Amino acid sequence: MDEKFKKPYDPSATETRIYEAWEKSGYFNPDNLPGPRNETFTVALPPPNVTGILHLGHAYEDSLQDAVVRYMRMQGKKVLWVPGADSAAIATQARVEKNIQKDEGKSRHDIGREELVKRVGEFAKNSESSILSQVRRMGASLDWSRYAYTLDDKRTSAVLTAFVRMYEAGLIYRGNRIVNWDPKGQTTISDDEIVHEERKSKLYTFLYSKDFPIPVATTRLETKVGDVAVAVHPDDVRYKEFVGKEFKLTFCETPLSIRVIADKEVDPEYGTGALGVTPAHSIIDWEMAERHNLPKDKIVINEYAKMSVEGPLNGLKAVDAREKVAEWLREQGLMEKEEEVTQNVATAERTGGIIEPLPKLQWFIGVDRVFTIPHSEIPGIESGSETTLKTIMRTAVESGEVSMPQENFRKVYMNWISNLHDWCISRQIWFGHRIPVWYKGDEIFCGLEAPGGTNWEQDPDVLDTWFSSALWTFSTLGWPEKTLDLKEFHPTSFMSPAYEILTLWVSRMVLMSGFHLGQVPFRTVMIHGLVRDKQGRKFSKSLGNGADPIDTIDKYGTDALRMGLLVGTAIGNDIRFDEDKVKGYKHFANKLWNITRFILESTEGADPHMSLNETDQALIAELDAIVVDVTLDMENYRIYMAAEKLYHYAWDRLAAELIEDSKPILLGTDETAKASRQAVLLVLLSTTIKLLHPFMPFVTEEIYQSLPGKSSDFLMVEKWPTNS
RNA sequence: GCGCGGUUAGCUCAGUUGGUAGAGCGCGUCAUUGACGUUGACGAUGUCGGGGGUUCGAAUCCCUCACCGCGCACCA
Repeated sequence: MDEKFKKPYDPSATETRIYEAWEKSGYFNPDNLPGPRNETFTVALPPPNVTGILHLGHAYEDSLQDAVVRYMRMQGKKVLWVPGADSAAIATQARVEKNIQKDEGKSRHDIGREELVKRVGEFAKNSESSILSQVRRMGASLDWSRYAYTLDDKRTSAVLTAFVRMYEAGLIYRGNRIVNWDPKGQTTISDDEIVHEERKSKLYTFLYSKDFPIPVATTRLETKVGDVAVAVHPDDVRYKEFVGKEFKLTFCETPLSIRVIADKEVDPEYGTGALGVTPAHSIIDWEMAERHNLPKDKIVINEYAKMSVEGPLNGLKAVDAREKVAEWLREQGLMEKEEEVTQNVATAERTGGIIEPLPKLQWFIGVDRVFTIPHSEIPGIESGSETTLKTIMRTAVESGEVSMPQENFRKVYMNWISNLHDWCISRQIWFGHRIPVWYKGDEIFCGLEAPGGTNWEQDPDVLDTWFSSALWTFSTLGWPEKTLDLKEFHPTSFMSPAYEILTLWVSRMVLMSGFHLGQVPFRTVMIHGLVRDKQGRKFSKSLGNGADPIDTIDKYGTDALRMGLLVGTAIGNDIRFDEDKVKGYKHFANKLWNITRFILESTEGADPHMSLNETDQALIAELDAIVVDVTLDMENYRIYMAAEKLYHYAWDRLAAELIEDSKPILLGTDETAKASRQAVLLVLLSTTIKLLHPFMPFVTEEIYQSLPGKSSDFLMVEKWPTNS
């Protein structure tokens, strides 16, 4: 028996060494796996932010995926798990800008585009190794030879190609539309990057002028200088006589022309049942303006959330202008009512800036635009038929081509798709994939490279970071080139993101993969929950409750952390992180260690192929039943149940009962019974170790290396036990 | 407003197709010189949120109510 078993199991002396040995073995790369492997199993790691640090959410996600991946590898599949990192455009640029501001007192405009992009890029590259080594510490069996970064050459080529092809298909277009403008970050942001905050605010009811017949209610008085109409419900008898009339008036020293329109979007119960229509500063007003052919170009608030309108309000901040208008109304005797209300204010997730809806020229992906799909493998969408991106997203899941076993998340996904609007993909920052479009006067050129000739100017915007993420399952496999990897490993097999990004990412991968490949991006999606702290709060910097998984690993070992995160946590529900639970599994790792110690000590010189007596055959049969059960759990991604069952078998059955029962036999005089028991103990041990490997890869591998008569060089590539 | 969850032992949570409830932690008592400083045994009378229904049988399926949470939209 190896001397190492005489001391308690020490994860810190083991894990790094084992990981290096695995990496050196080449088995993370599917091309090097031993034996014939006909079926592939592919997973794309959700790429962590390149400048980020590993948090418990990653730790959970990595544990989950690695358990699945290791199981499939042991099942004899040709397994590829692709690692990567995301440049996370806005977050990364904001961080570097902040540093520069702090250290040099300069803004990005002082530094210039080229220099800033260079510096952000360097910063990102410098942080890269840190997050990647943390992922390694989780034991993740990733094929590092296929590592991908969203801004590397191959991924950039994929992004530009995707843009150009969608532009040519008419699915990417430029349009003047109301977007969510973040005045603080000076960029557009997507709906998904908005958080709504409840705030107290005042609802003003007023008249534009003495001779205007309909009182109007608003919380945003300052925008009223941009009004072009008053809308009422078509069935509202109070205002019916005014519909269609036009009023010329002066409001707060600004000449306005207000038409009364009838639109069914108006809620007759709210306020006075009449609303002032400000097309340039509200999405629904914009839509109403489109329906009623009203002018939409009356912009009264600029990109810095300041008034830009002839008259006394010009240059004022929106909030100050609001008060000024209120004063004016009171003086004129036009204010009818002021009441406190609570309303949800849209703010930018990253900067906290209050969103100002503004019409802007932006790039969009049209999700309802009809196009002809040349090739489709998605059931229900014929090659060469006309379809839309929205149809692809819906059909992929409805047809079961993408299996989302969790019904509740399937509903969320469908619900989201039915409310989906065109996706604004341009961002007014500098770090990221720049939009491959050039302008010269009225001419426009979209292509992979700048057009020939002079005076072409490239669009200054970059793409939403989710654009490149949406290509991830196939850009990582070498698309747009027709690579062998792409052919062999796409669609990927499994994806397990947090429910936070179901819509943000999952649906968009379906969109992109559907359009560019006519395939789904993955076969199965298991949405997982969030890891919260012991009180059930989200981990956040401001709360200071962030538990560092690396600290936990240092203290208890990776295997213990993985078990602590996996056991007893139904996939999809939130998890409360409990250090004591992790501690318990550190004990378990040591228990396995001592089981091994006892069995190896008691079987020295024994013949492992000794034929078993009836009692011992029954023990094999008993374990076989567990193998069947656990395998079924694994096939259905019930990771948490499989892990728990094995924990109980190893501790309560094997250690507490079988080993205890064995002691008299091993010390007894019946040599046949002893030999049989020795042989069976070795089988039970090695089978248990194999079954536990997906969850606790390190301690099981370390034990395996010391087992007599092992059949592979690594447990990692051993065969998953079968019902014998 | 639309949608999705949750409510099970002191705490945190499992419970796969309906078959008279489980784990971890904590707590208590006892034991333990022999694989295990990280051991073992024993200890839970839980109205499975309330009510109703389907069923031979419901934590599980259906309806309804209550409370807690989340997402989306709107918020004039």
